[in-house]
Amino acid sequence: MRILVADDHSLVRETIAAFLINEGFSSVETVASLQEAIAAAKSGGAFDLVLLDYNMPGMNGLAGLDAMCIANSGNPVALISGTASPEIAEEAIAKGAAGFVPKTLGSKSMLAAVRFMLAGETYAPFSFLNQERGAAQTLLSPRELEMVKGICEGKSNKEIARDLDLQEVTVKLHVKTMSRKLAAKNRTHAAMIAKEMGII
Amino acid sequence: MRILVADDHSLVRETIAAFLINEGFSSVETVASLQEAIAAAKSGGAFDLVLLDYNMPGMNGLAGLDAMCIANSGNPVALISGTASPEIAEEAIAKGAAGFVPKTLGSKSMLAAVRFMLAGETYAPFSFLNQERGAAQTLLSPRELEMVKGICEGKSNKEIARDLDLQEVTVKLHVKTMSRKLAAKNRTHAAMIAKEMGII
DNA sequence: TAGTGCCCTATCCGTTCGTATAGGCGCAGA
DNA sequence: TCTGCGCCTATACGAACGGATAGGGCACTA
Repeated sequence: MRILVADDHSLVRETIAAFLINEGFSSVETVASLQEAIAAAKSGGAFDLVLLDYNMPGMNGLAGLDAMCIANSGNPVALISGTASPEIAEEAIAKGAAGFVPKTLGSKSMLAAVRFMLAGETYAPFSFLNQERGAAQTLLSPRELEMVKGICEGKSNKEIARDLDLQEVTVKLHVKTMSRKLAAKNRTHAAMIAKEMGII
Repeated sequence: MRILVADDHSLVRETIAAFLINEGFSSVETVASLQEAIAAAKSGGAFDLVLLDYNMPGMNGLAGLDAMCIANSGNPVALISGTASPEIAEEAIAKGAAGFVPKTLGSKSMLAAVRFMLAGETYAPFSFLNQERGAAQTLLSPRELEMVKGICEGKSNKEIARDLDLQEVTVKLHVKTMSRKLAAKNRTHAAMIAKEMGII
């Protein structure tokens, strides 16, 4: 049972590895970047399970996940993150990830998740997938979510309107109500609050 | 030797605790919030060392650090974080923290840091304190850093000008050059990039 | 059926932002 | 000493934003 832990935070990486070894897993390797992870899978053969940090050099969002899945010859690859949103977790699993392990998960639960994924199952903690969903998605309407996403990318109202095939005034309206809901002073403040809340 | 680990990410919390116990520390307790940490110190007596996550419910920036230092009767309290900037680390140590442990630190280094702080010394990884300092502070001038900070708080150019005792046109100038340097399309985009880089 | 919520559009207004141009000051290095 | 860089200020103009007001459409529900 060869397991690979890829995380640029070496404290996290090594403690997780030490914990897994302590629990009886014989072969646990660690790397600090996506490049190293892919290289390890190619040179040493596919791992039985790869734990991939979502926030890591080279990941480039979920693009790194695809690359790792290929490099690992289709063997299970799971995401692990402390900041990623439920939306990202869902998208990752839709893209073929073996699971999503939030760092808020307890160590016993993590152990269960690792065993689960080693068995070929898909691990998705529903409690996590539905938590902030309430905070953000009941607070902001779907349109308002698209507004704040566009704003975070530095788009102007006109650009957002063009991308969504709307009139600029409509965008202004949504931006105004969205900012109100987030208690933001302006669009920039709203973007920061949204990022802080993990809506993005 | 009683050690307290306070982190809302239970995966991080428990793996660190398990790691410390494995290294011979007999009494390692864990809690998931600042409130619990303070309560534990008040009811069970002061700890020999408290490891406090910077991003945790109730922390409210460095205000939580002060509260914890008082609750722990002046015994060492260290910050631990994966996202906090070198500026925050410096400020924390200036406020009396026993040290700052970035999660990018290796487990062996962390162990050394814990032992160091238990001995009453102050642990500050200089390599960390000077890393991003180069990326952000050589790229942006001091004034430009103040601009992006203000923007992130949702301030208008006029407000920034008033707070820094400048003319609005001057603020505009700095904002423009700052946005250029960050390759941002506008102030909002600049704020997001800055937050992504950890400048804030 | 009336009410409610979300969505889209329109006109109008004042404010703010983004940019350009141009000048002066102080300081450090070639 | 000259040059460059960072900093501050000034004027000016088009673009974008923030907000108010007013309408209509659509879907779901009491």
